Amino acid sequence: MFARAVAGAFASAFPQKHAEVGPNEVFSYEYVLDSIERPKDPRMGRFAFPVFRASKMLGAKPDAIAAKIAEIANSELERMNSRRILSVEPVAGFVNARVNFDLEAHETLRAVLDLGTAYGSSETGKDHTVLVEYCSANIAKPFGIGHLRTTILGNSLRRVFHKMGYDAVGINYLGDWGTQFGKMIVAYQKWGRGGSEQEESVYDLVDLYVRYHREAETDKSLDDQAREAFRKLEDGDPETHRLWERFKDISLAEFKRVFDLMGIEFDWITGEAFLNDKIEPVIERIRAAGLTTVSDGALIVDLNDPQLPPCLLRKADGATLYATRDIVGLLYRWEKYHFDEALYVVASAQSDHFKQVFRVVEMLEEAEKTPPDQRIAHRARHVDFGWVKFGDKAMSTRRGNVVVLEDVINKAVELARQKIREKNPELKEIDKTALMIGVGAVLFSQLSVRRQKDVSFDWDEVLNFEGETGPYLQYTHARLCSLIRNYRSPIAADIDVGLLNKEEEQRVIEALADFPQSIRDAARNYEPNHVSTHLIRTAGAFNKVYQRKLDDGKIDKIISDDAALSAARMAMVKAVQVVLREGLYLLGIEAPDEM
RNA sequence: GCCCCCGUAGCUCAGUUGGAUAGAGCGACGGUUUCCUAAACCGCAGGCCGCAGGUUCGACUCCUGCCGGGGGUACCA
Repeated sequence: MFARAVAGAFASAFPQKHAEVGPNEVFSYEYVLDSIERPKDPRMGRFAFPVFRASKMLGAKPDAIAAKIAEIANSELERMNSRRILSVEPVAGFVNARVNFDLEAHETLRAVLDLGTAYGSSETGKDHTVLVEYCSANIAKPFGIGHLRTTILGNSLRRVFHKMGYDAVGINYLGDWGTQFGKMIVAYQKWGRGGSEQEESVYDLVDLYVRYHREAETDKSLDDQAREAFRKLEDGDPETHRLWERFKDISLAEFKRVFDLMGIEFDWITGEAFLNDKIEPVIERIRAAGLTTVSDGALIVDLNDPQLPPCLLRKADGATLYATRDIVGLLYRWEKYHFDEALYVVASAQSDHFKQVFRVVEMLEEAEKTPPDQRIAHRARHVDFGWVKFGDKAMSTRRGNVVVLEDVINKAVELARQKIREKNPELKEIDKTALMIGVGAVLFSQLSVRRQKDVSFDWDEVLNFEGETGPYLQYTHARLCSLIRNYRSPIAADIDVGLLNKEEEQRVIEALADFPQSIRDAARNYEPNHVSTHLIRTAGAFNKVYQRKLDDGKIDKIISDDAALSAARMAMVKAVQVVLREGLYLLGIEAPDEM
């Protein structure tokens, strides 16, 4: 309506120019609507339209144009008898609109209270399938914090897409194949404790892995033996296959424990080995399409791109590679899901790898003249992220330089338990709550930073529960729940919103209204951090209301003798509680009712 | 060498289709609780947004070059 008024104002203020540029250009309703933004300082109004472009075109000063437009828009709005837009005023080259806050506030609160945790859900992705591959940890290694980011990011993205109506499929594509297993097998046969199978843990496997790499530095024959062992595994040799199964079982048990602890979910747990019998036909297809050549004994696809090395499908010894299996996997996933989008949440170190894989599929589609609606290369996307660094060096399993995720969580949970004992010793479910908080702290520490940045893993930071942290959000949520318990009356959206028109309350309502947008942003950029940031803003806005003081220095309480005021504030409290709970859910974090 | 990512307050980071005076948290300092959960809130201090050009009415944001850090660069994943 603001846009319409502004566009109308331009039309009547500058009729000649308007006629000249035509109805679809700079002065059109669509253009104006698209240009409208939100003032940085909320006191300047709810909407703002910058007039600089128009002023240039008209050859007049922005302030003069803004003043003129504002004047006409005001009378226009008066004529339209708008309830929503209260006034329009020119400010430094912008035309700003003030809106009827009560109306907006009432609509927002009603939406949150009516919809509950469905607030912010949408049907944008209806009938669309998005695959999200994440975690993809390697068998025979402990679950280190190296896999923390992919797991947490993917788990969150899966929920975000689901929230937006997509059919979101979480895939854990385990690294359960490859020459590394040749190494493991060699190490196990040389130094493993053959007998006590039951007692072996993933840590024993790691010791073997580390020892292998240490000894391989001096004993060059080891790598040859490893290649040979892997070849035997691929050929189906029973003994090596049995060892491989054992490594896999040990690892899966460990992974499952960690996933349960952290509340990580998958729709399909698979692995590279699953693709074994699907590889040959695909290689044959690529060969038949005329894309392959043999170079130094290896079967490759030349990508005709000076920026990218060729993609190896088969090594000189005949074994397949990671890229081969990812190509096969992508084709297989298409057959299985007919997805609209396939995301790979994998560290940015592998960006060339995914370029190669997607490029090969694209070339295959071109060569096979696949109909456009059947093409998938453009639907695949590498959702990359930076390193988790420890101290100043990156993690390396090979050097035995890892922080085991389970240790991190246990430490965080233990600290949470301590804090509970000290701050709220009467709490009933201490174990459960401590787990929520500890896990929340770890997850949020990863999700509050933009994907592509490297994050340094810092114990002090992960174990900090104050400031912009998961526990802060959880604490605020618990506080809201406590208010709801204390209020003891039904909460409804049917309130006098005029009682919520103080500045602090307005910030809260605005944050509530912006929640759906933060979810859209997270989906659009594959970036849960938009939700994290928004939740911090929401919780902060509420906490300011909560601790606001009256002139006499006393706290301006949410629940007071003033029934109407309390009812209005409690509607807001309930709405914030719902948004925090749902927002945390999208991040994969649980919200305790008490802590 | 070539390619990709990052560079914002002492530290960790927001600022994502270019908009008004660049914002938080941590840390430092000073306050707030006869308690609706202080894991909170308030105040104060802290900035050539890596550097230099360019595009634009307007650049932390886009383009080019350079500097610094990280990663990748065919038979690991």
